[in-house]
Amino acid sequence: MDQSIKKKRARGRLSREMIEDAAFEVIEREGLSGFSMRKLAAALGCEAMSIYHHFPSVAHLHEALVDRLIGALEIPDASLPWRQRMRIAIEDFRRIGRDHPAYSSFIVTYRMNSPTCLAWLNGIIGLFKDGGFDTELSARLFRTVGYYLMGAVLDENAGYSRGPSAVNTVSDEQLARDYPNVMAAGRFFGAAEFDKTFELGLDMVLDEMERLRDGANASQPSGKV
Amino acid sequence: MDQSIKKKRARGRLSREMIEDAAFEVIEREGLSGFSMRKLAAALGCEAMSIYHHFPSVAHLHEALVDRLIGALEIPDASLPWRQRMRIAIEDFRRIGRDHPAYSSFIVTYRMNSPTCLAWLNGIIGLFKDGGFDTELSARLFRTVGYYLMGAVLDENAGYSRGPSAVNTVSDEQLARDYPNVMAAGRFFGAAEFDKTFELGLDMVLDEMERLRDGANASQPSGKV
DNA sequence: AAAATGAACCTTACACTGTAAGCTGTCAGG
DNA sequence: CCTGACAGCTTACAGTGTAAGGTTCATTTT
Repeated sequence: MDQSIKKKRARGRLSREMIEDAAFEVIEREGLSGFSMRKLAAALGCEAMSIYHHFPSVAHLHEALVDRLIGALEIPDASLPWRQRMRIAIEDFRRIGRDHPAYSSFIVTYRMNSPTCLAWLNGIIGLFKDGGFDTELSARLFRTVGYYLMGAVLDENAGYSRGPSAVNTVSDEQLARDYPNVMAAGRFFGAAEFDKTFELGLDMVLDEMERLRDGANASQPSGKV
Repeated sequence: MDQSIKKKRARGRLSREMIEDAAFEVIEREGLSGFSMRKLAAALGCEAMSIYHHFPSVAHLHEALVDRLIGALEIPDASLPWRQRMRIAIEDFRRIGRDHPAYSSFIVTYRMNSPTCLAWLNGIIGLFKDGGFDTELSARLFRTVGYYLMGAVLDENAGYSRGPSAVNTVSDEQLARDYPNVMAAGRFFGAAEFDKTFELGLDMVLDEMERLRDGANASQPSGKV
C-alpha cells in the first residue's frame, strides 16, 4: 500500500529534552564509558547523526546534562538557620550522585562554567558569606566543603562498594589474613553505611567552620605540625 | 649490505618497567583521554600489539601504574607523633597527584584492590587505630579524610584552575557582573593558593579528629541540624 | 497551485580506539 | 645443526566521534 514501511520519520520527533532524557537513561544503563552517540540514537530510534542537529557534539550534550542537574538545584531559603542551609545545599548535590550514580564521576570531574552552573556556584559561595565569612575564608571553606563532598559523591557512587577496578583481585581469605584492618573496616564501607559516615564527616567540617567563625580562639588542639 | 634496514628489533628490548615509564610520559603529554596503546607504542618505538606481550590489556597496564605509584608510598614511622604521621601520609598521596596531574583523576576514581594497594590501605587504616580510634571510627574517619583528600587531588590537578570543561564559556566581564561571588573567590582558586587552602581544610579535619578522640565533650557547637 | 526554502533526519566515510588471531624473526639449549 | 619458545609484528574487526553531503517534508512565497 503505502510506498515505504519505514517512513515514520515524523519531522519534529526529536528535541533537546528528549535526547537529554534518553542520554541519562543510556548512561545509567550502559555506564559512563559504555555511553555512545550510536547507543543513544538506538534508544531514541534514530540515527546517530540526527542528534548532531540538536547538539553540535557530545561535549555540548554533556554540558546540557550537567546544566539540567545543577539547574534544578536551589539555594536554600535565607530565612533558615545558616547551618541548615548549608546542609540542605550539600545534600542536594549529594542527591544528584545518588540519582545518577553512573554519571556522578563525570559531574565530579566536570569544570562547571556555564551560566547555569555559575549561578549555582555563586549562590553557594554566597552561602558562606551569609555565614559571616569574609571573601577569602568563603573561598577556602567552599573548597574544603567541596573537596569533602566531591570525594564522598565519588566514593558513594563509583567507589569501593561497587567492586574493584583491579584486574587481579584478592580473595576474602587473603584479605582477612594479610589486610586485617581493611577487612575490619570493610563492614563500614558498604552502601548501608554511607549516610552515617557522610554525616559524621560533614558535622565535623560544619562544627569546625562554626568554631572558626565564632572566634578562632576557643579551639584548643591545632598542634600545628 | 645487511638484508634489512629495520631489523633492529633486538629481542628483549621492551620490559614492563619501560612500558610503564613510557605510559606515564604519554599520559602526561597527551592527557588521560588522549592516551592510547598506539601512542604508547609509538613512544616506545614498537607496535601496539607488542605491548600485549607484557600486559594482557590496558586495564592490566593501568593496574601496574597505580601499583607503582601506591607501592612507592610508605606508612610514616610509628615513632613520630600521630598527627605528623597522618599529615605525612596524606601529603604523600597528594604529591602523587602533583607529580602526575593528568593521571590523578584516574587514581582518584580507581577502586584499589591489588595486594600492593591493599597493603597501603591497611597501613593507613592502621594509622587511625594507632591514633586511638576503634574499628568503626577508624573506618569512618578514613573515609572522611579520604573524601577530603580525593576531592582536593581532583581539584588541584583536574579542576577549575585548568580551565573550564564547558563548551560555552562565560567572559570575565559577564562573570564580574553576574557572578560576583565566584569572581571574588576566583582569586583564591588558583594553583598558587592550593597549599594554603589544603592546609586550612586538613587542619580543620585533624583538629576535629583529635577533639573526637580526646573526649567528645569539650566540643561545644555541633548544633546537630 | 506551484515553486522555493530550510529544518530535520539519514547515509556514507574517515580517522581513531582496544584487542583477537596468527605470523615471523631471533636466540637458547640440545 | 636443529628445535622450540619467546618477543615483537601484521592484519583484521567491531567499536568510537563526527565531517560532508544527500534526502524528505512542512512551511512560506509567488
